Amino acid sequence: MTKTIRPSSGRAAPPPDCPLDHCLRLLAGAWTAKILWYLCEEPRRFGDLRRDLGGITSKVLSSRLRELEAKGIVSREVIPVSPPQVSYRLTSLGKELRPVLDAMARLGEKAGQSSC
Amino acid sequence: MTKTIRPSSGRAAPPPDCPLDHCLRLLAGAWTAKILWYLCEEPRRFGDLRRDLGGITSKVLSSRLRELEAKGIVSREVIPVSPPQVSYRLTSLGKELRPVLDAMARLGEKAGQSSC
DNA sequence: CTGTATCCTTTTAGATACTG
DNA sequence: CAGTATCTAAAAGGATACAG
Repeated sequence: MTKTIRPSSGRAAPPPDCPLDHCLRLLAGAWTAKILWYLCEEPRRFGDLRRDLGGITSKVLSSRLRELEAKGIVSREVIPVSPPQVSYRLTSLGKELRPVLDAMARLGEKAGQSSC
Repeated sequence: MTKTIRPSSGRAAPPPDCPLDHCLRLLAGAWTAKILWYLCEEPRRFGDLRRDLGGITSKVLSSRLRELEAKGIVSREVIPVSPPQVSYRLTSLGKELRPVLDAMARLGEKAGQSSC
């Protein structure tokens, strides 16, 4: 994956709390913003996300999703069928990140990218 | 982290270049967004940034600044006085990141943070 | 299908010392 | 003041195998 916003790798920095800090914590990780981007559109299942994201391993995807769930950004719904289905969606808190993701996307499109 | 863009070998819907990718590359690193945030306000010298950022080492700050310079986001101006002064500012390209940074900051303030 | 468990590599950041 | 040079550590992610 390309480099991304990451949390400090060494020790934590003594924080002079910048208004960006909160958001940066939420979006930490190389895949997090992209995961949320796909979830903005509509709820998606684990396998869908994995395919959409192209290249993420199930270990990492699972890890990020649990992190987002713990932060209250994403909710997880298990549909008890066989084979099992699990659907992820943004919570209302998660939807508050849309302005950030949209701004990022607009920049990308401005810079001449294809759409997702 | 140079990822390994996966060659979309054969399969149906492989590797989407997501519109977020461009921005995520620009903001890579634990300190990058915050550095740009402070530079949004006004040009700043190396030592000012270091103080503003509270906790960054000169090694990392220097490294990130050179990276941003290479990407055309930040410009570096040396003022030949003694002791030397070096001032950094956003380029016009760098200013395009403002909407993203502003969206992040708004989220932080909404979540109840102190200002920078 | 939706994950977990290992093991390993890469990427950054922190600590510290030193220079023009 | 504005960096550079080393060295170390830790986090993140990748590969792979396997389970419910």
